[in-house]
Amino acid sequence: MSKIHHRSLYLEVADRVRELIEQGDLAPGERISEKQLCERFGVSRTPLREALKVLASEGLIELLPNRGARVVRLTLKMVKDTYDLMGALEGLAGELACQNISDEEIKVIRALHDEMLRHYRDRNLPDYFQVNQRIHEGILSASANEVLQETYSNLNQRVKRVRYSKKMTDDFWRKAVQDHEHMILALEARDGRRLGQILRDHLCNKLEVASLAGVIEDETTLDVATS
Amino acid sequence: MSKIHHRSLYLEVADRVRELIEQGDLAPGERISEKQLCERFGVSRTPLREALKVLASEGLIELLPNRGARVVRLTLKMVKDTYDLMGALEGLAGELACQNISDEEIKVIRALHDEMLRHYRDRNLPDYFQVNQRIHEGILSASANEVLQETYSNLNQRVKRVRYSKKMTDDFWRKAVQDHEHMILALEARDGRRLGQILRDHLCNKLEVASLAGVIEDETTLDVATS
DNA sequence: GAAAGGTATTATGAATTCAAAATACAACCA
DNA sequence: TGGTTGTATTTTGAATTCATAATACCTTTC
Repeated sequence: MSKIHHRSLYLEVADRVRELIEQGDLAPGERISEKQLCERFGVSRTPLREALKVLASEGLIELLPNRGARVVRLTLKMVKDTYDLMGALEGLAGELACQNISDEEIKVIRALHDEMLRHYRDRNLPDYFQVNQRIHEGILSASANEVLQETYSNLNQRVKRVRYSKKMTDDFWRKAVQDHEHMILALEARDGRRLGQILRDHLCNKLEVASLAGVIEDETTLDVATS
Repeated sequence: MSKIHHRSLYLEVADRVRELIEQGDLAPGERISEKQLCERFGVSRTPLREALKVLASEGLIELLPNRGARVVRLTLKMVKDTYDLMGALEGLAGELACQNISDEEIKVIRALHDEMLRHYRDRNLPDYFQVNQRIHEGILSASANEVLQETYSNLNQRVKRVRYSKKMTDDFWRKAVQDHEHMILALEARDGRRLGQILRDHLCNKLEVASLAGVIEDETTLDVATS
């Protein structure tokens, strides 16, 4: 029997705005009008503004005093920095996972891995991405470190738009799958150090795609926040 | 000529509440009364509540729907997890710092290091802590990764109460200074890998003190959030 | 005397209102 | 015509107000 818990309005609103940003309905750098969003969601300004404060502290939007909110524009450097961080976090997750993971959990991840390989052979990119993400989540989860998971999830949220961009060169894809091949082996051998190293490099590689995809603007293009 | 920028009230309030938590004026697990704080700061509930939302997303307090806010109680596991994370982040910072740091910056850190040694010899714990922190900040800063700095700073904030607790065994202190001796050498040699490893272990050690100090309660004591 | 139920009080959630800053626009002047 | 100043409008910042959920307390009943 699950508790009835009325989620606060501001949380609901924050989720919705997050979606809008993730989907690109709110473009980077775009000014966010409070009135407009209030009407869109059918709520008053109070919960909306509370939601905006939360999103700002998550790094998704920036609040300019007396001038409203705007979606953060990702610079190349910001994304690079974030990837470095996520690499370090995935590395730690891998090490911890090898210490804590059960045989059962390994089997689950192995199953996901094999499923991902099938999607790769079928050239089914959407499903590949989905399963791929679940593998990484599985490792994070096996680390049994909630603070780590939460932190990673926040960073991931920030760069999601870029990360799962549609472009994917065939060459990179092959390389990513190869990484995963090594990963599952290291995991099954419970070789934390090696798994950590692979995960670190794995994420770093992804940056290449991102920058190639041209989704990110160069850091020279704009640095709104530095005014 | 510096711009006149009127900081928003909610930011001011958030800072003040952060201080209260850090100083222990608001005890862990203590219920935060909105009215009380409003009167204390002389502001209305609106900016206060916005500040509370921010602090909640920073992980300092937790908001129970219709039941107000309370200061997060640190469990031993939470602190352990956070230390693991901070270790990974400091490690990354060390590696990046070795890539980016200028000779000038190294000299500054060396000077701080020597100053810290003097405080150690004088058994001046407060000043030791202060300079020690500035060294770590220097390395973080030399990493030239703002996302990393921001993330680290947030995690640090959460465990500050514990971390800079008054207790400090003589044995641990000696060991910490020894770590720093190795650190400065690795930094001057620009040996990123080694510096990273040292920083990681360095932080891990600190956990011993924290748990010894008995400031943290065991995870069995309470897990309020898991209701 | 203890437990259950109901009422009063208090605290929080959210909308509305008021104030102040920023923006848009028009009039005026060089 | 171009630029500047002043006014009107819009938008944000913060206080107040209203509604609702939670808590405390009192009464009633067994």
